[in-house]
Amino acid sequence: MNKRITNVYFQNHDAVFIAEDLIGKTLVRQFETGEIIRAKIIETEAYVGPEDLACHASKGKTPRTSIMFDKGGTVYVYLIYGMYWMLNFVIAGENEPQAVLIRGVENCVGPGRLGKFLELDKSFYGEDLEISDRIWLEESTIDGEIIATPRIGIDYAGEFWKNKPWRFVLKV
DNA sequence: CAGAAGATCGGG
DNA sequence: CCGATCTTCTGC
Repeated sequence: MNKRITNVYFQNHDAVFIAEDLIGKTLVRQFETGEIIRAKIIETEAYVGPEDLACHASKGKTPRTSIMFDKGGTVYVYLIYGMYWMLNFVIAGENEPQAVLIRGVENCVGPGRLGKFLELDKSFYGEDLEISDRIWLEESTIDGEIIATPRIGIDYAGEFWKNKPWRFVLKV
């Protein structure tokens, strides 16, 4: 029970596979108070490397994106619109900068709201999902059909990348 | 160094 | 539809 997902899982697959596969798995957050929240993931998006113009890694390796160029299994967080911390997991191997954005869990839909719900901040940048005592993932399943749609809020990436069906949602 | 825009959200 | 709010990147 409560089997923790190890970094091999994140490193040995690509972001599109992981994004779909994470639907139904359990996101765990332990606060400093000791309180633990467990919620199943119901919405994700895949960002697939340097050539994907919607992926931050397409701008090259910068202080902000460097974690994506390391091996998968870590947390990539960044502040958007000056107020929302977006939760991503780094996928694939070294110099394969891919990531999965967690857009929603049961009882909390929307990436900005999720970051607030989980009380994320920049100290989570690079957090190791295999050993962290603050955030990790556990095996679980959920009933329902998974549907794929284009990703949200990436008009700047151009038609080709914008239309890729790399957003996965649990159909209720 | 100034300016613009962003993987969003909530209010009017 | 628009403002909040600030980091990051770009261009001069």
